[in-house]
Amino acid sequence: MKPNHNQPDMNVADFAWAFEELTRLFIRLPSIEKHSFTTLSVLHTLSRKSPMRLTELTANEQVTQSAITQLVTRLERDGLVQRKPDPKDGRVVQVHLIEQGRAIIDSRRLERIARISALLEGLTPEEQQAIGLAVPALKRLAERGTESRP
Amino acid sequence: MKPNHNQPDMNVADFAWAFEELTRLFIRLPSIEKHSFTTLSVLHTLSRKSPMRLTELTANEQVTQSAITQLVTRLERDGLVQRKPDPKDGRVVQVHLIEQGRAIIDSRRLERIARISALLEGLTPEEQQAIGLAVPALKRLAERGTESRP
DNA sequence: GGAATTATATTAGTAATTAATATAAGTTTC
DNA sequence: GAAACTTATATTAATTACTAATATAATTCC
Repeated sequence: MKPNHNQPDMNVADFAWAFEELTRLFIRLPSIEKHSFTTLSVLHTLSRKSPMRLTELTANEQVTQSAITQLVTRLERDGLVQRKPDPKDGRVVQVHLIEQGRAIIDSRRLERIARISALLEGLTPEEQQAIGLAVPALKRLAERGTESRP
Repeated sequence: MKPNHNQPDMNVADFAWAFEELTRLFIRLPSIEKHSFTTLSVLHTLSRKSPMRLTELTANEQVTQSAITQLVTRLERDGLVQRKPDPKDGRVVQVHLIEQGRAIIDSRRLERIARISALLEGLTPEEQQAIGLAVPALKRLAERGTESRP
């Protein structure tokens, strides 16, 4: 909480606030198909890395391993993912994201990009430029957060 | 989807990506007390405006009015909110966020600020400055999104 | 004053989640 | 190389969260 180089602390709170509000806008994007929050989260996780074993998925989401087993069972029944055994380790089940599952994540991603674009158009060119210049730093910030996760 | 002034489209996708990744980092912040996603969302909504009537809350969250009635009942039982009748309109119930409920949101907010601070410290001064300069524009972006919601 | 509307509550059924336990494959140790 | 331990997934039973449909009651609008 100590001041951070020459950036006053106030900025962090404002940044967090903006982030919080934007999150609210996108988290509950109404989809045509209804999926629970955890379902979407698992699909999203798999969209970043597939296949993954159940244990990895369990570690990523804040639910029990049993919930993941059942969720993957439902996802497999609905044709969004596919279970495959690991030839190296007979205990392991690899969960693969397949086409129909990936389509769900992709469409939500496009929807999100479209809404951000619409919001950006309402800003002044200077504001747009300020955000544009910050994007590489924001990417780095996000990458750091992702990596630092155990 | 057409190019937007002199900012190439690529930026929007990158911005959305960074945003998406950062969201993942914070959405599942493990709390000491366990509350469902919708519970936290309702508390957060109330932290921005309290009191609110059930109908308003229903419109904000993507759940049914029945779910809100039941959720508010649980929140009231747990001492996080308080129902009060509206003297002007006998049909209305005003839901007030009270101390213990506000504390939950405040503590999560502080946790979020602390984590963002920690991430920012890993960036170069130039990157930090780029984000700092974009914060006012990000705030405006978030405000626009908030207002434009019905 | 009766009809339509608005705001909340109730009920009954379904889906999602957890805690606890089971099964089975791998690893280690002596 | 077998007993003890650890790791990975599955199963079961109970609980919680959610929806759809319907009820109740106050308000508004001719």
